[in-house]
Amino acid sequence: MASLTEIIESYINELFAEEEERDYVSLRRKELAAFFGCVPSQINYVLRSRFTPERGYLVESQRGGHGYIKILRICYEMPQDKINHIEDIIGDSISEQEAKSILAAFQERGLITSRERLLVEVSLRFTDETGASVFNISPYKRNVLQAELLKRMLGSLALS
Amino acid sequence: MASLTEIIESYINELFAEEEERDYVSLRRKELAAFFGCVPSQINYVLRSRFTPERGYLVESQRGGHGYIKILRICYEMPQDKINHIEDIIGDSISEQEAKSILAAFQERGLITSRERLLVEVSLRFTDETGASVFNISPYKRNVLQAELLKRMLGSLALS
DNA sequence: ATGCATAAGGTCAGTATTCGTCAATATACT
DNA sequence: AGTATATTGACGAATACTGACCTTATGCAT
Repeated sequence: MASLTEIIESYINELFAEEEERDYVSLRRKELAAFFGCVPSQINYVLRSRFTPERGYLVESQRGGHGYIKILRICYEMPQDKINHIEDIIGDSISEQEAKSILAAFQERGLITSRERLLVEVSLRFTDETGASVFNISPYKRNVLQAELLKRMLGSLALS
Repeated sequence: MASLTEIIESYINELFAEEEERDYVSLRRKELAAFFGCVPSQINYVLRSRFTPERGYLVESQRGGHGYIKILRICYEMPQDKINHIEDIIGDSISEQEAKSILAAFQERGLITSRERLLVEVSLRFTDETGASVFNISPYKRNVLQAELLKRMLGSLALS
């Protein structure tokens, strides 16, 4: 049932979990691929789709002899860093699906609770619905409004 | 006479009921549609109209290989008298000051956290501001919108 | 120093799946 | 009859995975 991508993802998560306070793990692409019996580029796919800035990770790598892949957990020095990061990942316009996946990732990271997530979704939905049916706003403009609202809501929590 | 939507809704509710404490249900859209002999998009309709954040549910989904739909129950549905009570308190129109004092009272009673209160205030403010500056809505109409949003947000939390 | 062999990792496009959206149509409820 | 809700289906978009081909680093031999 679980996809190969999910299996590799949780394997990497376990590496992080082995030691609390651990802020990076490094690995060799070819070895990991051999271990899971897949092509090496599958590892890139896992990294690109799971260990993204949106989910709080950065990836560094080096080719050639002694090459490696290093996955780092993003940590914020100051509240402003967190707000900048939020603005980066949301951007100027966002679809409903993108917004939902950001919220899911934030809850996963423990940045918001499930009730907080619920409140954000209710207000995004209300804004979108009202914009469409009462004010006849174009879909694009609605996504701009959603991005603005989402940034404000998550940004306000970053300071508290 | 039960509509197809209602039948599918209760089927999903039964999945939740199978086990107390169950906080999510996961399914495949195509399978469920085949089971009920309808088109897959019917499932989306059921989710959008029944398992909404206003009713305490969140829906996560993923397309592509190993795709899925996951329905999370965040808050148990609130008894109707509680909802009526909240709607009575808020009414059909509400000023920013009234809204704030209701939120303060709710926080005082431990029904919402300070972060939840912040989220509500930020989104009310955004709605009001956008309504005024972008859509030139009258102050009265803005208070109507605020009341509606506030009712939905507080209603979603199943306050006891 | 130079150059080449070797040893990493990266990218991209193709294929198969699976879900979402939207507009048109049908049904049910005042 | 008119509005709100329900249903359908065509089309589009996102995800998972593979394999062929590309790029970059190391280090040894000259």
